[in-house]
Amino acid sequence: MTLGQLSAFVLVARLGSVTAAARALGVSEPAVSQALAALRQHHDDRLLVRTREGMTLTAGGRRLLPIASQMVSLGADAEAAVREAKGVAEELRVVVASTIAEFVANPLLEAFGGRSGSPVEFSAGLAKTAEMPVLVGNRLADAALGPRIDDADLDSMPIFRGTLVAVGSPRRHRGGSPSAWPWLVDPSGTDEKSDAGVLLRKLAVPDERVRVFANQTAAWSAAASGLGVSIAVEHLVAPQLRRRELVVVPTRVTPMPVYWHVTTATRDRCSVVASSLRHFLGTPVAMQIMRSPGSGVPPSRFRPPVFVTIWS
Amino acid sequence: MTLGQLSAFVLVARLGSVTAAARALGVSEPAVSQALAALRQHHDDRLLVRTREGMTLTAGGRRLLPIASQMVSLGADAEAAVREAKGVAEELRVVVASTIAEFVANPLLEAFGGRSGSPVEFSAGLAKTAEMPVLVGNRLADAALGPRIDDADLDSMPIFRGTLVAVGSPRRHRGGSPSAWPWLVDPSGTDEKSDAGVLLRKLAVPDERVRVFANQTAAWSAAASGLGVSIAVEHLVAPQLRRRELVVVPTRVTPMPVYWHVTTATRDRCSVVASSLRHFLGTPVAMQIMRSPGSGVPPSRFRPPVFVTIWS
DNA sequence: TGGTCAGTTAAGGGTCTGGTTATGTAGCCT
DNA sequence: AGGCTACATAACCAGACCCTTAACTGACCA
Repeated sequence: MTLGQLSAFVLVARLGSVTAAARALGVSEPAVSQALAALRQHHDDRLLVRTREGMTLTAGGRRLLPIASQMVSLGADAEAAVREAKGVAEELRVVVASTIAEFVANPLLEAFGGRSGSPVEFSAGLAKTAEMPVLVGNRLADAALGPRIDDADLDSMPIFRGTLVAVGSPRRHRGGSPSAWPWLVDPSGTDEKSDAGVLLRKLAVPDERVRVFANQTAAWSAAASGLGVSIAVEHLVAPQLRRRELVVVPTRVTPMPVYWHVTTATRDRCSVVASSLRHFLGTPVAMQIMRSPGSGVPPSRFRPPVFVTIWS
Repeated sequence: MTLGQLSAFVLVARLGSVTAAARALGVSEPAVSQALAALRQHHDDRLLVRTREGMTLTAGGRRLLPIASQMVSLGADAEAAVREAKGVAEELRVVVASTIAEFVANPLLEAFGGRSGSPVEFSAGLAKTAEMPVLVGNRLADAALGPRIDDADLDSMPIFRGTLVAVGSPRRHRGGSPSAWPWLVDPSGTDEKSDAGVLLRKLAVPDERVRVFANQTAAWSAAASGLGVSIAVEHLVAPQLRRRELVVVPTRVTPMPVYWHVTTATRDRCSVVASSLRHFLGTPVAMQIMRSPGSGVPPSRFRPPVFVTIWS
């Protein structure tokens, strides 16, 4: 029974899927499956069984989960505690929705690092909305940037209000139902609970009409060439609109207000640096950065899906 | 950072010595030293430094200790939780003072196993008095049988009152100060806080007058042949006294009352089976067994110094 | 019936863990 | 200075961990 195995178990239990857990951990899916197998053998209990609702807990798994979760959490605490005693750079692990990652996460976090009194080391990773509460709740991440998250153990604070619009080529006017248009989106389009996902669902766009691009810039450029319609937070796409590469395409549900949130553990179990980040994100400086960010750093600047495992 | 390393760290910190921790874990001393080295490297902090009072904590170590201790404890909980859900034999890890181990521990635990409703699996190990609170407090053991232990987190209950006497050959009458006699003792004679250790100290017996035997039976038999004086709980040595192989030798401090105690974690953090053992030890059945136990099972029936590590 | 999706199992390999014995080294005592 | 004690380190080794890719199984669906 190792901490790595426990952490895989917790993630599978919480996300209800081996695949999801593997992606959240940034490893292949058999890796998680094997960690689980080792834990199963050790305890001589299946712990999690496949059902139609996903992986569900056995009686033994149900008992193990809260304990395992606490151990994983304590593992993070242990790192932080010693590190803090040495007065050495704090580590801040942030998960970010892909949309935010592309434009504002880097300048935002760098600004925070520069203004924070003590040195801070970042590691950021992309995550789907559904993963965020699990990762933050289990201390696999210190903070999440993305949509609002409702969870008793977590504290979600709005940090920005933007407007989501549909954009398309100025030379190609679309008619008919938006659900029949080709939609060109970044990976968050496949995330049901992301802003883009919500928008697509509101318009009842079927999956086969959606083409996923590596990032928003790529999707916009494809839209500009007339391949279809894309989704954008208005002020982020402003340069392209100003240059008339793209125009706003009105729909039944756009412009749609969106809110970015920062989510951390509740105050009492939140690391100092995380709560300091939360505070920073409420300041005008942060607001200013979100309003006029740099132009599209590709998400590959971030670590693959999520940070490294915490313990070697 | 593995649970094994953390558990070594906790034990060294609490016992103040690598050697003691190694003995408590039943491994060689470099094994513990290396676990510590790995943890030090991982955290880039010495954690524990040598001082004249033993191994003392650095600032980082002081922060790590409570967290590590809790993780180790949770590790034990995790095992127990899954096991319990399966309705499978509970495991009860007991540490025993060597004096008790030799005569009463086995019949006592076997009787408990037979009367306990659910099946129980034992693993017992010898421990010095100083190790007991550390082992039980950190959930490396569920219960300890030995002298009274004063510790805020532990619950020590008297289970037996006996009388400690000095015994020697009937053919060899000793005169002069007892501190000049040759004393033949079992390993607990080297444990300052054991009953035998206390007795020897009260009589101001210097170390060079003490010869340690593998167990009490061996020490008594040596005393019977006139090599010196031994120590015994009166009713345990009754057969030898009845056969006139040994006679009681009066001293300034004997007969001396001794109390055996069972020590567990305080009720709220104590496993069900441990608290059930504590209850059993207060019953007349247990009392009866302690009063007339079997005749000297050698301690080798127990696992070497202490049980196996809990996690593979 | 065949295809797809999700989880499991198999095989292989690099790294870490955790144990041993033997040897070094720092501090303390006589 | 010499010796003792106790911790640290070296060298070695078996086994566990943890990752990968590839192939297998079972459920579900057209």
